Amino acid sequence: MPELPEVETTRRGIEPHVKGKEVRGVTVRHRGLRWPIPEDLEERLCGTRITAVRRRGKYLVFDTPRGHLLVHLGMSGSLRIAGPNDELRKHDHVDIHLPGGRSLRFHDPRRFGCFLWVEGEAEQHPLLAELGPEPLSDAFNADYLYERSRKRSAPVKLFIMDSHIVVGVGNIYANEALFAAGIAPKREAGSISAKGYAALVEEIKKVLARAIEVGGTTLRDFVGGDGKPGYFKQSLQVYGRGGEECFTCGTTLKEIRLGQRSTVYCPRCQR
DNA sequence: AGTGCGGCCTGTCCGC
DNA sequence: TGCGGACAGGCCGCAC
Repeated sequence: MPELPEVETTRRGIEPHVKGKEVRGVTVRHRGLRWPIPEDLEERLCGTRITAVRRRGKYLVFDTPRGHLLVHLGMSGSLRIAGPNDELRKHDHVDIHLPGGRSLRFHDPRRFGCFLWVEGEAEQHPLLAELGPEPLSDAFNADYLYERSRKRSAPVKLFIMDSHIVVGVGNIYANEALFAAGIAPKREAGSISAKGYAALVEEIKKVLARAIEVGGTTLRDFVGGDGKPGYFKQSLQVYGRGGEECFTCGTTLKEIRLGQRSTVYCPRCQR
């Protein structure tokens, strides 16, 4: 499941092969993503040049002089650079053909991803317009999070996973950051102190930055190979460890569900 | 406005 | 061994 670090790793991996390149053709094999791929995507893209590959939250934005391609990887999507001899696999739904026989290939078994076309300012697209700040930017800080959380009764874990509050904090990192900050995931967002949010902001930034660093070491995987983001699972403290012992205090980690998502925490370390 | 839930999908795992 | 069902997950869109 691509979290923000994997999307950023993907962006960095494909950028050198895509930026400044002319689109020679587009093959769409399955239009049925989260929203149907627009019927005219091929003609919009064909013959134009990709001038930049940007990321906003977990969205990738491919800039062209005609407009922007907006891509989300959903939870099983991936992008890689395929060579002319790379075999087509099941669920390879889209190829954007590039010079030299290569293509940018989209693979997504569960089809929760999206491929959309935006004209005008990409940031004005409804999917991007209301997003919260980037977690690694200065705009995402303790004051901001504290202010936004006042009078919020939702569990703090769901609050920080709300992309309108801050983008890119997926389930894994929400669990990990809350553990590192010593905050119980079901606490009401509005009940947490400024100090608590200072710790939480720091841990969110730390865990995301570290994962991006790790991902950055294996970018070669984006050309050929299986195209999986090079990011490997850092040592997770709580996620996926329900019922096991807390590494810090030995207490049995609790697993509950919040917003239909698996939530693991240490009842002793997190208050 | 904030909150909470349904739905979109398929691969994997579990129990029978 | 085969089969059905639960589960995983991001996140929109809706109902309250």
